[in-house]
Amino acid sequence: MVMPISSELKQNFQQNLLTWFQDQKRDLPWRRTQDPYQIWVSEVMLQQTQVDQVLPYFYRFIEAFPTVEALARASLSEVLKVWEGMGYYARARNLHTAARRIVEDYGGKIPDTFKELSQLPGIGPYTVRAILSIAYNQDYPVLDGNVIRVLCRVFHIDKDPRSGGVKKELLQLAGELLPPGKASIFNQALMELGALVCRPQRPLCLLCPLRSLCQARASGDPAALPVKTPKKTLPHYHICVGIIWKDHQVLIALRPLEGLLGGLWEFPGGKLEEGESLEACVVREVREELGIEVKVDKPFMVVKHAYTHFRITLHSFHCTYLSGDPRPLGCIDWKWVSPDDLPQYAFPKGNKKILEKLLDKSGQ
DNA sequence: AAGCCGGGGCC
DNA sequence: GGCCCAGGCTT
Repeated sequence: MVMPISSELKQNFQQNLLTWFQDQKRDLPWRRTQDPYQIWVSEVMLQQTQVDQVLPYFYRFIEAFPTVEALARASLSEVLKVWEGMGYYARARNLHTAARRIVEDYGGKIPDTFKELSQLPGIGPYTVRAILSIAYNQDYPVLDGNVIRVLCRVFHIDKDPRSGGVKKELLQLAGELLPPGKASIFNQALMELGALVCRPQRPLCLLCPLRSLCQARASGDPAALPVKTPKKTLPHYHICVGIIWKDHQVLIALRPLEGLLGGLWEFPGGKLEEGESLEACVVREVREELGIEVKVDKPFMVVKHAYTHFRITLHSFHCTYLSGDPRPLGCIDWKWVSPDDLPQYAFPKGNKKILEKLLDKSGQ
């Protein structure tokens, strides 16, 4: 257990942090509203995604779906299209499902209890506390990557914060530091400090309002905390896909809802096997995924892309449809579309680059 | 507890 | 190419 905090330390911590936040906080759209719906959307978008990357998506999303009712009325494909490019697409799926449940079960009001919020898909231990504290100002501490980093440094906790026991300890610590009645601003301040000053690498200790009481700074190497976990090198795969033409239309396939890139459209293809040529891979994968025969005409472009657990080199080829009726064997749907209509569908980033070059060329 | 799930920015 | 990130879900 963490040593009890003296009331003097606690007051210094709170006062220094809140004063700094008042002065230095960023002007963010979800800080200009008290609408629990918008705060919920922002918190889901901010899961594993940094503020600068979220901003354009947040504006776009709120414009498309201004209320939980609007989101509930929308189709999943519409929601995915707005989410396209932000990654972790299960978040969009869960947000959509939860919106429908909120309208159905709670008359469109975002729940304000721990129990009700926790039961909604996509709302885990962090997000439930973030919504309750930030939107409803209830006295719940939050524990995200920023808070973990700040607390591990200030209190020099050199145990692995990914373990359940240490997380529990950190959450209790955050709860003790939280000034009653100020959870909304305090939690945002703690996370803002982690994002702007107490950064993972090269923390800006000279600008930190907690520098005088930070044990990691006193020890000389604050960047060494929290302890890092060794990472494995990512495997590298070659993926071959076909841009399959028939009568000036191309064939796209819909990925299964669960799993990687669930619910997104793609050019048919798959992983290159040992000793296989790129062209043979396209023919085989298209046959396995859709049950049709194609002829490979010429290479189109190569895209490199990194996912969480592997890297890919994406090889795309112009192909000509030969025979067979498409069937959803390795996908859940397929469609012949005019190139001009491709932007209506949500694609993963790698496919998007292919699509953009395709439209770029045909537009000239 | 560990693996899966995107993408961008940084060095 | 490795590393970091305003986590949640599944097994």
